[in-house]
Amino acid sequence: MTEPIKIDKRQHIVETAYALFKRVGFHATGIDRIIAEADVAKMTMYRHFPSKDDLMVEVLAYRAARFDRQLDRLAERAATPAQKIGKIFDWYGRWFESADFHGCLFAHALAEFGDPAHPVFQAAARQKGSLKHRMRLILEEMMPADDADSVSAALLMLLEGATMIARMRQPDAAIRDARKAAMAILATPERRQ
Amino acid sequence: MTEPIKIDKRQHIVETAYALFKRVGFHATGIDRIIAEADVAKMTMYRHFPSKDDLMVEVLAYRAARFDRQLDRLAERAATPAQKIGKIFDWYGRWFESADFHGCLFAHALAEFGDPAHPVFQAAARQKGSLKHRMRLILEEMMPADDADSVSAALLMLLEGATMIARMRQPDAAIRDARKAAMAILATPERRQ
DNA sequence: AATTAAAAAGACAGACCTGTCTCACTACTG
DNA sequence: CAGTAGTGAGACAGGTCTGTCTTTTTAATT
Repeated sequence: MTEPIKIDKRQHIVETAYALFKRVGFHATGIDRIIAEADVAKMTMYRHFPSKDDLMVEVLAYRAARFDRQLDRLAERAATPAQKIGKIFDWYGRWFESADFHGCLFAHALAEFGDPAHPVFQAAARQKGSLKHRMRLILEEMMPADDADSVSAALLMLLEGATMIARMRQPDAAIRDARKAAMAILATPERRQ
Repeated sequence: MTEPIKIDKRQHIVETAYALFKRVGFHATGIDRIIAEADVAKMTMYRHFPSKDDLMVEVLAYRAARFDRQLDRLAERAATPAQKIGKIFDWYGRWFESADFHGCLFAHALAEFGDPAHPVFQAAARQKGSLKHRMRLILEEMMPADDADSVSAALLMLLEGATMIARMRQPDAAIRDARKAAMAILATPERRQ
């Protein structure tokens, strides 16, 4: 019956805010609701995070780190570059089908905070850059660096577009079509002009 | 020095709201700011639109109609299906470079209103479905219907992903990489399995 | 056991939110 | 000229927002 004696309040707030931002949105989620669902005093939150902006940035950083860790683990179990890319698409496919899939938090952050100077915009943009960089490194094992850059951009577009479409209908078709397109892109030798 | 004697207040409100939603966001734009920038009384707005939700839906419908008209006109000047698709990518390329490019309003609407039952979500989803449908019809002139469906989904993903990436950096690279990927997809014969 | 840091609980400020209402004014129409 | 619909201007209600502050209670450490 006893609650866990020692819990990290700060982390608990981040995770509660994460769930709310994901389901409800950034602007639409108020501080009062975060502290209510986290069952935490308002001052506890404001001691850890000087402002809502800081909390949002922290939530995005936390989520980005978790995402990176998961993809790192998946990459370990893949031998070839093509398999590594395939594993990433696998991850997205499972994500789309998961019970509480609500689209990409980073994409939503970019949508809600249009100012490129805003820390939330920058935190979200960092994650997108990081994912593209990850794929570029993989692709450089199988093609020239210039091609890897442009192909990694295309794969990122497919994944982002598929994530949006998966929210509207047929997540299974979305990842299937994205994967098929990715295969076509990877199979097409780049033609320098 | 005289102002235009007769202007359509309703349309003027829609266009002012459109500019604000695009630059600032939906939740972040208040009614007070809309009527201030439109230079209109609050009751004038509420007579035309019973609620902010209605206004947002109207803005999205207005913008979707304008988008469709532009693509219709572009399609007229293209002979082959491949050229028609190319014209669509051209349009996106010019849009990315335009002075007040702030990303896709419909994508932002989907991001801010996560509930699929919300009228704003539905209005935005309609536009995405319509764009996919447009491309599918074009593709059916050059491939079987099943393939056209999956390829049109992939092209939509590329355009959506490119739009997001263009907001973060190098809009010219974004459309170039998207177009290159689209060419690869179109050039790859679909393999039925 | 005494000290210190963290947290709970909630009042509070000041701003902003959507939406309603009133009243005066304008412009057009029959 | 009379009537009517649309509009401007702004007060107002009731709620929510972020962020601050105080006071009391709890928990960990020395």
